[in-house]
Parts: sequence; structure tokens; C-alpha cells
Amino acid sequence: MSIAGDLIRGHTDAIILARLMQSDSYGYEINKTISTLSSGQFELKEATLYTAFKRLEEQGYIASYWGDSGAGARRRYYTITPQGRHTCHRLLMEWQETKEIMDQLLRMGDAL
Amino acid sequence: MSIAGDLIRGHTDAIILARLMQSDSYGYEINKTISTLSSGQFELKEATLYTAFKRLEEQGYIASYWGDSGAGARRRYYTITPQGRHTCHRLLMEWQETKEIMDQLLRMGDAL
DNA sequence: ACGAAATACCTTGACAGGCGAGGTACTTTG
DNA sequence: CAAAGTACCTCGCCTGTCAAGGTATTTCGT
Repeated sequence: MSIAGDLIRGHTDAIILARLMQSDSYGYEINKTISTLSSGQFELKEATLYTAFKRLEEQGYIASYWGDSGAGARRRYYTITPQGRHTCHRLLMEWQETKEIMDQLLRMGDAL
Repeated sequence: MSIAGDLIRGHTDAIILARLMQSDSYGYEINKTISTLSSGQFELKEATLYTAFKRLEEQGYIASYWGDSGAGARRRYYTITPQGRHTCHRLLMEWQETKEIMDQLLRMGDAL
């Protein structure tokens, strides 16, 4: 992992919700996908991931069900709720804003 | 302030160092500058700002001196050290990376 | 057949950063 | 003369990350 988790802090929920916008999935797979999409440069720690799931479910942004996987360990699948979709859109917009503001604030640092 | 502090968390040091790359400055002014550069969309809370100064000084990235302001309250000026410049460059690069990774991770969320 | 590695889940407790709330002291302005 | 602005600082809470530890199953190499 080449970038620190603290740099992503505050965006984990967005990352997870964005994954679930694609399709239902379960913890282990979501983590692998994140790792793949970031070319192995970033991955959520398990503890972080599962705390996030708990938080998101409590807030009603995701719901879970046990998948009946005949083969392999049991999987808890997560699905995004309508509220979750709404929140995801909001978070995506916030990310765009954050990017612009950060670029604005850091731009000058390059000058010298 | 339109964006939450948690979204910036982990980047405060970079923001402050980037400011000090421009010129020596003091807390109050730095905060105003940040507010202005972000069109009022973001500002560091004072507590955050001063803990960051303390942290950065302890790490040797900045140094401070009291400015003799004949008029107005006393000001503690901060200046960036060579190590601080180095760190600033590193943090700027990390920000570029973070942006790319985040965009990669969030892109799919838009598809649906 | 056996042990290691992979799959898959979860919790606890420590730690760090952000920030609300509160405090000090001086100057300007109405 | 009081209020608002400038300018600094600290304490303690809250939240999110994560190292460490645990459980259970399956697959794979030897």
C-alpha cells in the first residue's frame, strides 16, 4: 500500500458505497476490488472495513444478508439502499469539491 | 464552510506547509488566506491550526519567531525549514496520487 | 493425509487528528 | 465605553483507523 489510510480518511464510506452501486458484494471481495482498482496502491484494513459496514448499516445506507455459498466460507452480502444511493451521489459531489479546494490550497506550494 | 473537516483530515499539514512555501506568516493570517483561497468554502478551526503548528515545529518542518508588530496583538511567525520544503514536496506528490486513486475508486459509482 | 495458505468473518483497545468550548490580551471602531 | 476584531493558546471529547487477536471453512502443495 503506497498511500496512507489517513489520506483517505473520511472517504471510506464513499468508496464502499461506490462499490455497492455496481453490485451487491461482500467484505472480502470489496477489499480485493479496491486493491485491484487502485493497482494495489491502497487497501482498507479489515478492521476499518467492518467498522464502516456497521456504521453504514446503522445509518441505513446499506443492508446485509447471508449468501448461501455452497463452497467456501459463509459470506455476508451487502446491498445499497435508496438512501445509500442518494448519499453516494452526495459524497461524489463532495469529493469533486474537495479536490478543487485542495488543488487551490496546494497549488501555490509548487511555485517556489 | 461547505466541506467537512474530515475530508481534509490528513492534509492539514500539507496545506499549512504550502502556505509557508510562499512566505513566512502567522496563524491568524494563514487561516484567512486559506479561507480566501477556498472562496470561504473551507477554513481550519483554530484548535486544529495551532495543534498542527505545534506538531510541525516538533517535527522540524517549521520554525517560529515572535514578530515585533508595533501595532496590534503580538504575532508568532512561522517559517518553513529545508526539511519542511522537502516534506511539502512529498505531500504534494502524495496528494496527486491520492486524487488519482480516489477517482479510480469512485468513478464506477457514477455509472449507475 | 497433513499442514499451510487462502477465504471469510468479527472484536477489542490504543492512538491520532479535528474541533467545540473556553481562556487571555490588546486594538480599533461605533 | 462597549463591542468587535486581531491574535494567541489549551483541555477534553469524539470519531475513524488499524494492529492484534480470534473463529471457521476450504483448497492446494507435497
